Amino acid sequence: MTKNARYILEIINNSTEHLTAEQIYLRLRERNEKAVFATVYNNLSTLYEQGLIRKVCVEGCPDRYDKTVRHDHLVCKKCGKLSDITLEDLTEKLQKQIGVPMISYDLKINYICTECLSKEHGGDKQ
Amino acid sequence: MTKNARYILEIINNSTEHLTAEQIYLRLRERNEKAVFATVYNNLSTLYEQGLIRKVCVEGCPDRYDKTVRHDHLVCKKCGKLSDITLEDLTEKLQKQIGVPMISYDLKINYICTECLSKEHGGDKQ
DNA sequence: TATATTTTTAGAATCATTCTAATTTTTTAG
DNA sequence: CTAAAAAATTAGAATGATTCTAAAAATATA
Repeated sequence: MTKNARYILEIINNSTEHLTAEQIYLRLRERNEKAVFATVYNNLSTLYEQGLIRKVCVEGCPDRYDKTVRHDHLVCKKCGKLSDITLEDLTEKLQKQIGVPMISYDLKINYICTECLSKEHGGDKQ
Repeated sequence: MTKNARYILEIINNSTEHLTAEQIYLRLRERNEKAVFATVYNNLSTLYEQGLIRKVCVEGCPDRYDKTVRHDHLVCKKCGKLSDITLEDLTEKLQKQIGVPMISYDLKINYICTECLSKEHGGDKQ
């Protein structure tokens, strides 16, 4: 693994957010690495193929990169805000239900975040 | 609901596939509708906001549109192939685990489809 | 040290999607 | 029915994330 790959992996693993390629690029630069966008994308692709990072796509937003430690996501339907939530691990239950061997699963819960809820306070007759 | 919106909704609801905007556009044209791309996108956005259709994003592929009848998805990690699978409805269980009211959930199971499996027959020392 | 392999770079290219402003269609009000 | 307002559609430009290309640099191998 190259230095860039390692740094990028560290940035993702040490972040509590869900970083976009651009954010990762910026953080890499903060570390005085003079990497370029294509390098970030190259390394993200490689890391992803190796199964070392996850990719989360929320519509309307650029792809976000995430650690692989098992957890699920809450997605605000209004603003796209993404939060982590760790629910019961369904791997075994799901594996029993589907025939073929599964690699992993992604569970996204759609909801309206508190900010968006308060914004529409009464607006939608509710 | 306009004629275009109705047709687009029909196309999605009558399809067993997961159509992209382009495929929908092509099918709309088969019906002798002379609609244009922007119209398809406009209507898809509206239908989506109204909760009449689902949107499925598989990385590397353009967004796909899907009926709202409850079901889950199998996603091949190799080729991106998307198939429907109807697993146990987790709504209640999940709702109990998360605090806030949830709207819906999306569950994607990652696996390797049979075609991709047979292609790599032994290639990956397995 | 020379050679091959991998990574990085800069910038162009791609492609899905959105935006803009004009035009057409549909709806509403008189 | 007719005029005015509202909504939908159009064509095409614009955007923006991501990928590609080909050259340069770095790293590994012989």
